[in-house]
Amino acid sequence: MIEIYLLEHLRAFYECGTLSAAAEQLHIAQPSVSRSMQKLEDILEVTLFERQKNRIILNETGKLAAEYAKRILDEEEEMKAHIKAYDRSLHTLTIGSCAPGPLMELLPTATASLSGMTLSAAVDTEEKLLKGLWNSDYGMIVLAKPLPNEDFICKEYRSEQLMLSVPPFHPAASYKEITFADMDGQNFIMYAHVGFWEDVVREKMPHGKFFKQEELANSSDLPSFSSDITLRMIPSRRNNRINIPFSDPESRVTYYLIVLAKTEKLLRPLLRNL
Amino acid sequence: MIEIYLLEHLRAFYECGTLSAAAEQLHIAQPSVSRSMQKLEDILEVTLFERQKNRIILNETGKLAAEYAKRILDEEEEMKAHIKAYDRSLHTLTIGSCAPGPLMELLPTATASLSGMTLSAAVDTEEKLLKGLWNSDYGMIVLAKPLPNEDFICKEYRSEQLMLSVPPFHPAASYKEITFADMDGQNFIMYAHVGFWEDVVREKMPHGKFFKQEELANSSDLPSFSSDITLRMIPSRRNNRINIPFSDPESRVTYYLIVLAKTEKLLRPLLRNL
DNA sequence: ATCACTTACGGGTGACGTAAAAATC
DNA sequence: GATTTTTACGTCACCCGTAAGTGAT
Repeated sequence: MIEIYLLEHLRAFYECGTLSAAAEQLHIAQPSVSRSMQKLEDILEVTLFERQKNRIILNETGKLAAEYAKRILDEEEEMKAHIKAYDRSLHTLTIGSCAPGPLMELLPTATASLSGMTLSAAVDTEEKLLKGLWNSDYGMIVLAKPLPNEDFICKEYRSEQLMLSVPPFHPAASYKEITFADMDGQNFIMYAHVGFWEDVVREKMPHGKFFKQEELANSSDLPSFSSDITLRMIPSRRNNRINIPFSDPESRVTYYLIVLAKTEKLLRPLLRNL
Repeated sequence: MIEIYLLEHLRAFYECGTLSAAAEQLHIAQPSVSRSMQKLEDILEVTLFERQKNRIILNETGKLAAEYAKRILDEEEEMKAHIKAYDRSLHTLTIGSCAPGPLMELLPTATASLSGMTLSAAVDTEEKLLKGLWNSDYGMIVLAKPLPNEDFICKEYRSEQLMLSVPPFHPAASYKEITFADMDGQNFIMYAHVGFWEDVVREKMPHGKFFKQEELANSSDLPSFSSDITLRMIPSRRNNRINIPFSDPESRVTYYLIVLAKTEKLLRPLLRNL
């Protein structure tokens, strides 16, 4: 059998043109490459090189052999990459959600329930979430509505109440509740990755101006948004802020966890623990 | 890198199901296979097996790896086979001819002119000869007519005169020449591999009966065929036989050597020596 | 007891490095 | 003199085999 190292040496020589250059590329001594080339000819019982006194070049057969070497080595690389990727996919659950809130509560629970698994989470659009669930980019998705379909397992998770977050001196700070209409036309700070909430507030407050910021922080006196979930999971967000629930029905949603029926077995420990 | 022997061990285990059986198939001791499987997991940094106390089975990742192993090993086999075949083809000239006569004279010359090359010869139909010349099944062909085409090099070789071969007591033995019409309707022994000559005699003597024999020998008192070439190359065919040339124009042909223009360089030493 | 796998230890093949020689530029 | 290839020789890695141990049937 032709061992892999021989193919590597041949490929290196093919790419470099001289044994010395090949040896350098391979980080080995040059006589090793010389021997390997001889050994290849020995094994194949074929002349692969035209040898002059101090020069050695691949003949046609040698070039063919080098092309094969490349192909086989590439295939071996592919093998390693694919196997690692596949193994990783078996040990990774990627959860996609239409909003960050449910992920905040889901991830700690999931980490505990699926010991040994790597968790990965992302906020995405409903369309991409569904597509990703089908093509296994996502192992579980979180939508703001149920999905009655026998291909899925759909389990009600929990609800989220959108709130307005204002500094204490803001005119609305004393309200017990507030409507989108009350705030329409004003300026807001909005966390960049709020998922579908962005659609909701833009639709209900079409005259509002929304300034996006990457970090989730109270860095401005402008009103911003929070929710019962974010306040529970990140208590610091209450600091120096008054959080007033919206009263519009669109400000409260119920989330549903959705997994493919065929992967339900794998995720049962998680679904049971919620 | 994953050396080939590891892939072989994995494939054997995949095919056999147990380490012991794999070891037997590989003609090595069983602990070696055990170590190889561990080493594969080491290299890939992936779990390939589910291990019970005295049982080891491939998991999903392991099966994927085994499939890759098979593919790579198959490809390596293919590499070896193709390279040897290609090398062989570079050192082999296969000459196809429409009749055996020209090969008799050509082969000795060719052997001398193309030292180091292996010669191979075959009698074939014109159609297959031309196809074979294109697809490199033949490196050179011999036809009974020129082939004026710029893709080919066509060189007149020599002529062959068909003769009737009869025992001394045959009625025709005293003729100085003879026609196909004279002999039509009689029985003949015909060597099986005469190429286009069979078509000629069958067409010119439609009422003749031709008995084929595999060996080129005078084993019967029936008339048979010979030619100036066969008599020159195989003098023993004169023994106890009278050879009478046919006078019909179809009984004399001129042969042409034809090679692809692009391979002419390789065959120049041969073409020059004729 | 037999079978299957793993671990431990020793041996031999062979891949690599160093050194040196031959040949070319 | 610098570069390139080949040959020679010593070393060390590592693949394999043997032997022993554990657990299951």
